[in-house]
Amino acid sequence: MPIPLVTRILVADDHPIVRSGLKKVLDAQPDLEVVAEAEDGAEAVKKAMAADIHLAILDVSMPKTTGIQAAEELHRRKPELRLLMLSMYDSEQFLFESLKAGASGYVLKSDADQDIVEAVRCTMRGQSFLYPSAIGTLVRDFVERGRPDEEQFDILTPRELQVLKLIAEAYTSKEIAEELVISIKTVERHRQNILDKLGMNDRVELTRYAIRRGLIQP
Amino acid sequence: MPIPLVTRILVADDHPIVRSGLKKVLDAQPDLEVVAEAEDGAEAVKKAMAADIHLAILDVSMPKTTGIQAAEELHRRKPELRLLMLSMYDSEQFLFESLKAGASGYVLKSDADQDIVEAVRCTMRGQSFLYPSAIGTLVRDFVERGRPDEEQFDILTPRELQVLKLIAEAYTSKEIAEELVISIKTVERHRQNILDKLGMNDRVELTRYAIRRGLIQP
DNA sequence: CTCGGAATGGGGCGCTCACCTCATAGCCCG
DNA sequence: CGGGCTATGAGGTGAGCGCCCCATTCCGAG
Repeated sequence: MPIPLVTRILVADDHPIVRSGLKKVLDAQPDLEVVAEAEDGAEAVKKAMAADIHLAILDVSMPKTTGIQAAEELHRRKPELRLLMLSMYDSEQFLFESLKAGASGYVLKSDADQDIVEAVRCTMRGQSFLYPSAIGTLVRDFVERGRPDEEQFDILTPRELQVLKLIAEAYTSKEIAEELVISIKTVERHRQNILDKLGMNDRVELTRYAIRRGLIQP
Repeated sequence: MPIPLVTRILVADDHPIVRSGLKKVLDAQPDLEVVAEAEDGAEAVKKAMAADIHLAILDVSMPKTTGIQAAEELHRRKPELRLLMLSMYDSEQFLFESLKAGASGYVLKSDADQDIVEAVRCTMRGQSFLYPSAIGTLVRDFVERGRPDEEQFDILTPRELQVLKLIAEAYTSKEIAEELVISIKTVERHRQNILDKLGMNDRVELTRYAIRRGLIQP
């Protein structure tokens, strides 16, 4: 597939001011044009399917449908569409989930405007673009525990996500049990499984993870 | 003080793309001009003192020095400077801390671009501008517990902030005691005081608060 | 100079959390 | 049809957490 003369782009972010920033920076380039905007994952999928675009820039953490979920669905339904993930967080977990969901690139909001432009061009050339510290994360990973196999980045089950969300909203195990109409012991079982899968130790770490994932707002 | 023909503005946010967005939206107005940018609170104070500006737009949650701290310092050292706070979070706590720090307005990143422009103009006219749902928060507050007196929005002491930061980074009381070289009992005493002051119940809520305040990254 | 806040620390109490083991029922996949 | 995964739930244990009580020291504001 040849690179189009002008790359048509959709930007999805829940903050209008961020969309304006992306639009300004990208439209200033002669070879890039923002032709659609979305403020959550579901809208991003809808507009990306309807519009004639080459690339979607998706914020990882969005209300309702997250950017990761949107990426998975778009990758499945429109495989030729390039996906570039945008995130506030320098998170290993997000990085791998994004790449697994079919994204070609991952940049941070704390990156310079020019880096984002560069990431878009790289992505369109069929290359991957990761922000510089992500490379460091990958290297550290190789050193610490060998080749990162997929198992280590296993995703949580729907039920576990449900429990995680409530934990991060400061529900106690008893309250979660009442909410989900199961026994306390089962809630604790789920919590333990989540902690094991993510390699974490307590509810504070789970809370931060849930916020990074966009499951809840801080 | 008359309103200047062209309002000279500093924008402070840790994300370049947000600064670009603000610059685009504000520069598009004939009466507004962004003349300085900063990426954390300390830099904002430095540039705001040095530059000839009428208004500073400060992100509430920034690394190192937060927007609230920067607002306090600027309000003290340059009282004629107008301050407009920008935040991701519809947080009552932040709203009041911002107003106490001397800010004239408070808008959300999820507000439309035009609302932010309107907030800047309101602020320069000497009026206050709060985003719509903040009004709701204020009204609900009056109904629920009468006039909100200052006590309820008391700020934490430096030591308490230090302890809060470590709690939100998933340190146990024992680890915090070792880190700060004090006894576990004192750490727990501080924790309890923080919980009381903020009206919260556990470390999960403290973690979310610390993230909203920008004390730590998720 | 007294009063209050900040910071320090002690004792105790009850509950939750974090970490184990084990078991069962339902499911899909090869 | 057996083997894995998910969801369910029981039992126990020790440590940390959340919430009371109390006291002392220091410092600044009134």
